[in-house]
Amino acid sequence: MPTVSSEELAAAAGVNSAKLRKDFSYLGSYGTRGVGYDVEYLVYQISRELGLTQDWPVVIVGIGNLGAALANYGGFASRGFRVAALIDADPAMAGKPVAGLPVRHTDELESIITDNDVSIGVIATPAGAAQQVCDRLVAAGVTSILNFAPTVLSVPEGVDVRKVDLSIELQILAFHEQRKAGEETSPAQETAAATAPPRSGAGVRAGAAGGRKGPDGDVPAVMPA
Amino acid sequence: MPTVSSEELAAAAGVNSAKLRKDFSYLGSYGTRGVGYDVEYLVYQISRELGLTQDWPVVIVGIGNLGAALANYGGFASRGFRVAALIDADPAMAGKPVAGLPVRHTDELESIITDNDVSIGVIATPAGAAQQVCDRLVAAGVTSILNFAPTVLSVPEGVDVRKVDLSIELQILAFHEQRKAGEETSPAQETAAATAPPRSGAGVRAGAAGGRKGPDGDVPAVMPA
DNA sequence: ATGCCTTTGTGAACGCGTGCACAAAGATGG
DNA sequence: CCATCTTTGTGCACGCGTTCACAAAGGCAT
Repeated sequence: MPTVSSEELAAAAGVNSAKLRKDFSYLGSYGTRGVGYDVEYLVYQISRELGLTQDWPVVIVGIGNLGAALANYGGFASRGFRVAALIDADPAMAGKPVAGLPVRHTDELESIITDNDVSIGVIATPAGAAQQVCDRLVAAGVTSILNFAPTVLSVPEGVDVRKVDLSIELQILAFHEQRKAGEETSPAQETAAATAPPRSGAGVRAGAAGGRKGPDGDVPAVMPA
Repeated sequence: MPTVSSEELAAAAGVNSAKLRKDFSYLGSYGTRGVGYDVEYLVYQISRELGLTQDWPVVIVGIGNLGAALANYGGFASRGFRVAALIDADPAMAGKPVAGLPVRHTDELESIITDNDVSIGVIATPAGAAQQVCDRLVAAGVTSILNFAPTVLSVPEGVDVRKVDLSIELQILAFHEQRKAGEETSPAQETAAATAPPRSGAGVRAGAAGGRKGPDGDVPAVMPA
């Protein structure tokens, strides 16, 4: 029986072995003292807990470059996701095959959701269309949304939204890059005063940031991780 | 002079106002007691600290659906990023315009990096090509990499890598979705035993997970946020 | 069967980040 | 010029998650 110790796993993942064991114990997965964890059993338990053993039908709305990229992405199937339908508002796209699936028109959105019992939707539309698409998805019964459009979506209680902002990742890299570059010179503070604008003038609109539910734990309020 | 109080900002962002003030104080941004923060000055200070005031040339390697989507993404320019070049290994792509830029062949990678003083690279290639592209980018002087390919890249000390795995986001949604569904029924534990495989059989290879530098703070070792 | 060795599971301590609460500071009005 | 009011900046305490450290447990050799 192939096994792994928490120590091996911890080293491979770069985390503390005690934390790993404690996490596993929360999952109810039991290892064998003096031996470790049965690999196959462990994989199964984690997969099940994460929902990987279930089949999750998803729809992708907005079949531009990004939508097509997502439709072609191979990683979904292996993680238990099945692309139930591709939906686009452009009538010219309708019927056109993308990644082996015919693109369906937005008119069919509601029936597609209902017929396939879809609870997860992916929004890859332009920013302007995102909220409207979101509302329709939710109304049709979708309770989890992955949003690639650069907008904050407001959703009713009980619906989960995760926003993927491709430029935020780049910003975080640029932030660290700047740090690297700044280390051998002055502590940034100095150069600031030199180029800072006078503290006056017409401003940016403050406040008014859509109905988010609360802190999402990904990005601290001000500083990137 | 338009101003905002920490209280307003905190309410809009859904965070605690004290935390916000403390964060600002770390940045050295000074507000005015009894008034608040000068909006324009604050925006400028945060932008500067985050590196938004600098011009960051980036290259995108791998111009498939995803690469094209990134090239067309409008959010980059406004955050201080400039797409210096699009690079693809397919000779048939060379010269073809994508998002207004001619695609360059991989042969030119090194000279492009050097000539444009690029320090940030985006990898949108298939998994198989990613590590090789990564090595070439690093050798040419790139010190920050945004990786969309489903592989763990190993890089030398001093190079930052951020991995964007599109299916992980979906997995997190599915995880919460499962929780929602499971609440009104049994506590998962029960159903497990019924369908669990016997604790034996040929296993999955353990250990061996490339040279990551350390915990990255994004996703806990076991449980999604 | 007994003792030793390995690794788990977890109680307890430590450290860090968050939030509270308040003094200091500045604006504003009389 | 003084009193009052608002809002910042921050010391302090609380709580949570991580890590340490060790007893319990199981395997394995003799």
